[in-house]
Formats: sequence, C-alpha cells, structure tokens
Amino acid sequence: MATVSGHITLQTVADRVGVSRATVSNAYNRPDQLSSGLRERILEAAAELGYRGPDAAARSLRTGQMGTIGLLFTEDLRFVFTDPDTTEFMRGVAETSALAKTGLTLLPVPAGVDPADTAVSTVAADGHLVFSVAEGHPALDVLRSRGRPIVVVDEPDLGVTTSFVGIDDRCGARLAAHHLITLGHRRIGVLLGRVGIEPGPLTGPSTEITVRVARERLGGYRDAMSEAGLDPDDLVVWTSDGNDPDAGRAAALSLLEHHPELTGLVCFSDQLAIGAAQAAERCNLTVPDDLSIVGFDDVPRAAAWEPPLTTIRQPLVDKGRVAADLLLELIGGGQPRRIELPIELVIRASTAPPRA
Amino acid sequence: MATVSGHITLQTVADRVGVSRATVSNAYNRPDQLSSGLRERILEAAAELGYRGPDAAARSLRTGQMGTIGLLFTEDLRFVFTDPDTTEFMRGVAETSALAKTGLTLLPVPAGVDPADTAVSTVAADGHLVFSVAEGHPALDVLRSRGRPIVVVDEPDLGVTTSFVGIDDRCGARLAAHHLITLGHRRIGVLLGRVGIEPGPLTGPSTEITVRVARERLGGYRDAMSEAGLDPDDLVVWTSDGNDPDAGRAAALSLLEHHPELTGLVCFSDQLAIGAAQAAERCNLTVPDDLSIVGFDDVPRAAAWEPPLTTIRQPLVDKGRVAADLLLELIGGGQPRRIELPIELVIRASTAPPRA
DNA sequence: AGTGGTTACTGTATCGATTCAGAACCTTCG
DNA sequence: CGAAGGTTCTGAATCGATACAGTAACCACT
Repeated sequence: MATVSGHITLQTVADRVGVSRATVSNAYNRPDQLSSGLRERILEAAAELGYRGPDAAARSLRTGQMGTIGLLFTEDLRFVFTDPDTTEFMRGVAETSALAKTGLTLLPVPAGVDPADTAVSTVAADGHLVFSVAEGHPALDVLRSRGRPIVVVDEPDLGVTTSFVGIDDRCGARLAAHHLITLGHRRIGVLLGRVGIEPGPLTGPSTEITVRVARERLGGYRDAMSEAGLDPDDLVVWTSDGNDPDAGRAAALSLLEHHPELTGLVCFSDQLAIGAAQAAERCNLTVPDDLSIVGFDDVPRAAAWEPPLTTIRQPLVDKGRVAADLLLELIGGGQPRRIELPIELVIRASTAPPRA
Repeated sequence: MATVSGHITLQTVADRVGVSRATVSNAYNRPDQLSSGLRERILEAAAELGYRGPDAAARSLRTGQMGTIGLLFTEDLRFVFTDPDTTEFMRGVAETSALAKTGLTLLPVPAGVDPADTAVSTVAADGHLVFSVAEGHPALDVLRSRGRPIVVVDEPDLGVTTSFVGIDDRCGARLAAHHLITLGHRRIGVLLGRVGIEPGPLTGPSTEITVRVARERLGGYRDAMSEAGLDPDDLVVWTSDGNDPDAGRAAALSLLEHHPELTGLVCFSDQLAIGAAQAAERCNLTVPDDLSIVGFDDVPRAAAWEPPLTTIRQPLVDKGRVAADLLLELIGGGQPRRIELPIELVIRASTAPPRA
C-alpha cells in the first residue's frame, strides 16, 4: 500500500528502501546527513520508481520559500522586450537571479486591466521588483497587500519599507543641459517621454507630470538654465507618446516644425534621441551642425548611431543586478536601503557649438 | 488562541468572524457559495486582521496548480532580451499567459552552468516551454525528469510526448534560395548562425550541425539548387558566431573577402542579413545591385532597413501565442500535438537580378 | 402536513514535504 | 569497563489551504 500506482512521493521511496521519509528527504537536501551508501541506494530506488524529486509546492509550503522573484511591469508588454533600457535592466536582473538559483517571474499588468485579475494577485514569489511603474498605479496596492519584500526601481517612491535603486535623475539632466549651454546653445528644446498627460507641447506646470523621473529630469534641465543665468521658461518642452524612436521622431517633427529656432535638444532617452535625429534628417537639418542632440541612458545603439550620440550614461545592467541583490537581501531578512548609481556625461559627435 | 500574533491564516479570519475555515476560503474563491453579506463581513475582518489572502504555496499544494509556466532558455541571457526574434516570440507568450492569468517564469541556464544548480531543477511550474534549445542540452533531461508537460519551440525534437510548434524551415529556405536563382543568381552564399561548430567556412558535412533548424535550412537551400539543375555544392556556406548584426557583419566580411564572385546571399536571419548589408557597404558593394541579400523571419527592422529586406516571413508573435496555448492545453489534460505555422516569401528591395 | 428542491454553511481528510528532538548504535579514551 | 562523543537515522508535528460530502434551515407547492 505504498509502492502502489499514481503519485510517487517521498514516502513511496522511503517504503521501498525501508527507511523513513525523513531520510529520503535528507538524501535530496542534506547529503551530509546520511551515509553515501544509503544515499545512493535511495536515489537508485527513486529513479526506479520514477520519483521526480521533492514536490515544489509542498516544499514551498513547508519552508516558506518559493525560490522565485516577481517582476512587475505596467508598460505594454511590447516594450518589455523591445525597449533597450528595459532589456538591459532585465539582463542584470536575470544574471543575478540565475546566480542565486531563483526563478524570475514576469508579472505584466497591461493598461486597463484590473490587477486583481492578473497573476500579480496570485503568483507565488518571495519578493518583487517594481520596475519604473507610475505613481499610484493600482497594481502597487495589490502587490503591497501581499506583504512580501519589494524593491523599487526608479519609481515610485514607496517609502522606507521598500528598498530602492535609481540614479540622480535631476543631476543627470542638469549635466546634459549644462553641456549644451556650455557649447553656446541658448534656444534649447526638451523632448520628454510619456509622462501621463497628452503628448505634444507641455503647457501646464511640471507638477502635473505623474512620472517622477520625468519631473526630476525636467527640473534638472531647468536648474542648468538658472545656473547659467538663463530663464528656465525659455526651454521648449515637448512630450512624446512612448519611448521608441518612432514616437520620438513624431514628437520631434512636431517640435521642430513649431520651433525652427532651436539649436539644441535634450532627450529623455537615447531611443527618443534617435527618433529626434531621424526627424532632424527629415527636416534637412544636420546633426550636430544645425541641431545638437543629447540622449540619456547610453544604450548600445547610442554609440553605434551615426553620428554617435552624446548622452548621459547610466549603468542599466548594474541597475538590474543591484535591484536583484537588494531584493535577495530583503528576502534574507535584511533592512531596506536606497542605492543611487553613478551617472556620467558621455560626449560624442551629436553635439557641437551652434552655427554662428 | 486564534486571533493571536504571527501568521494570520484562513483560520484566524474564520475564528474572528465566527465561521468555518471553509467559508472563508469560499469567500475568496467561490463568491457564489455564500451570501454577499457574509462575504463582505469576512473580507472586512480579513482586512482588519491584515490577512494577505490565501497562501500561494498552500493553495498550490492542495490544488496541484502552480499558476505559472516556465520558459527554458539556454542562450546567453544577453540574447534573450536583445534578439528581436526572441522578443517577438516572448510577446506572444506573454500575451497568452496574461490572458490565462498565469505567471511566466524565466529559467535561464547560462552556458557552462550545471542545470541542476539552476532554478530549472526546483522552480514550481505547471509546465514548460522550451525555446530553441540545441539537441542534447543537459537542461532538457533535468526538465523532462520533472514530469510536467513540455512544449518545444523550433527544436529539439523531443518525440510524441511533447507538443511542438515550428515552421517548415526547409521549405522557407528553399523559397529564399529559389527567389535568388529565379532572379538569375548562380554564385550564391549562405550565411548561417551559430550551429554548434567553429564559425567561418563550413567545411565538413552538414550532419555535423547540431542545430536542427540550421540543418533543415541548409537542406532547403541545397534543394533549391538541385531543383534548378545546379550543383548544391556550389553554395558557399559560412557560419557566424551569433545571431546579432555584429556577428553577421564579421562573418559576411570574411565571406565576401574570400568569395568576391558572389552575387547573392541567403541569411539565416534578418539580424545576420542586416550585418551582411553593413559588410557589403564596407566592401563598397551596393545592395541589391552588387549583392542581393535575403533574410529570414521578417522582424520589424527588416522592413525599416535601407534597402528594405527581402525575407522569409514567419509569424513570431503567433509562434509564442501558439506555444503558450499548446502548453495550457497540455496542462489542462490535452494530448500533445504538432503545429506548423505558415511562412511566406516577402520580396522587398534587397534583391534584384545580378549585374549583367 | 408532507415532499422536494435550494441555499448557506460546516467538518474533516488531504496535498507532500521539512525539521528537530531524540533513539540506536558505534568508537574512543580514561 | 563505563562514560563521553559522533554518526546515522526515525517519529511526529507542522506548513495553510481546498474540496467534498453532509447538515440545517428555509421556501414553495400540492
């Protein structure tokens, strides 16, 4: 009544070998707890019986460990695997999680879908990574209610109960604008990504922007103007409908059409900068002679672009690694912490002094 | 002795409200099994007590459902999130799995790492997707030993116990080569991806290739030659070190240098074709006048490339959707099946008759 | 009043493993 | 020879929820 059919469990194997269930468990999880001879006999019997190893769910229940970390995305799925910023980040996360022998569960919450109807609310994970989710997104509440450790990347600010990894976005933006100003540019445009409001010219106050990173960066661009004794309100701010080059090109086209006087453009990302470069070409503007462009991120494509993009480098792969490390730390019982990664202005060929 | 500290479980809530544990469970999982008044009272009490909802591990143990599907990758992590073929496929998988409310767990097995030291051997999943894994990879044995449903994408052939989705690679390749031959090309090169052997000219017999898809496609290219009354051995076959444009460019450079007589090139993927186009430019060859290039896949970039790439379209997103559907079917107790997706020759501007 | 049919809830067996305090046995040493 | 110390293995409690058969109450209808 044990070597019977159906499900083969630890007990089945134990009965077959004539040892206790605990010993079989040890054979799998603590080889040092039994003689190697017995261990071999057990493993052999298990193989004969077709035992598939300890059941994952039962183990999780008993140990309280799922062996998996969740990754919350609210962007359209299309971007998760398309956006180079995201994929770079993912690489870092995947590397670390592979090293730690944990699985990595994707938790996409498409726009307009109730997070409660999503894997977010049910999936088993030891902790979660929140990647660049806009403030106040409903999935955040669902996630927090699950009571597991959380690490936030970039945004939103979830307070001291969660760990955080990001960069000094304001400083990065300031560096970018400062670079243009130093080159002599005075008529500067700003191309932001999706910020939670209508794409096009930004008319209202910047506090309307629900994306913290965008708010910070805009603040940084303005800081640079003020510091140079210029009026921050002279910045022409346009927002795009996404973070891909196509959206960037569309927004930049509209921007350049309305403001042909601009000689410099700071962009929210390299993706948008590439789109802007395409738009410039379409307008018969040469980069950098007619228009200087600064990106953000320093994705691989930035260096490969023609002309190579001046940009603000942020360590995206490291961001992923650090985020995963922070989460593993929390899962292990550590305290939440905040980490700010270094950034750097990388000067390439897409910027030059304005034409005299 | 129930409303006590520590862990709050179904029982805690049940005691507080004065109902049985089963009723609380129903409040969460079968709202139709109790009056809405009671249900509300239960949910309220749960909120008060800070109950986080049914424990995922316990539920999994009881129901036997993990609510998650695993995705096995053996490619370098770098490619998982970078290669457009892969990301397109992932989009399809993610869409379907989101619809089915299942999580999606990535199981990367980096080269040189013992799969047994990986999440593959422990993670809880209802079934697994195997994406383009080379035949005989050790992770496959680990995965099979777990005894859960498996769906194989593209390769390897794991027999009738698993479902399979792929395309007729041989036919696709034949179409590509046939197109060039019809245009009048006679000196044709083949640029394969990583095939398990040294990059560079392929000298040995094609049976040395451990990647089934590459073997099939090479067979298809040769078929087209034979059918046209040409000698398949006239094909100049080169292999590259990866599936990115850079690897393609390097391989194509070497190929064109050794074989300047070529007028047409069929490539294993659009990624490689793009690399080959760059190589052609470097060699001062105009595409398609000096060199016709055919890709494979029809990723978005193929149409956007200058000149737009002639290629063999395969429905990558659908592949992901179908793979996930097949897996859900197996998990639901269905029988394994094989599905072959349609392919199509897409003629664009990268091919033309050879210069007279 | 009796019958049959719903609705609303309860009791309990069960999922499959891990863990830890000890039992049993074997060495070793004073 | 007996105590101390090490190994090797066992027994039983436990993790938290679900599912199913069953009870109780209530309603409607002849």
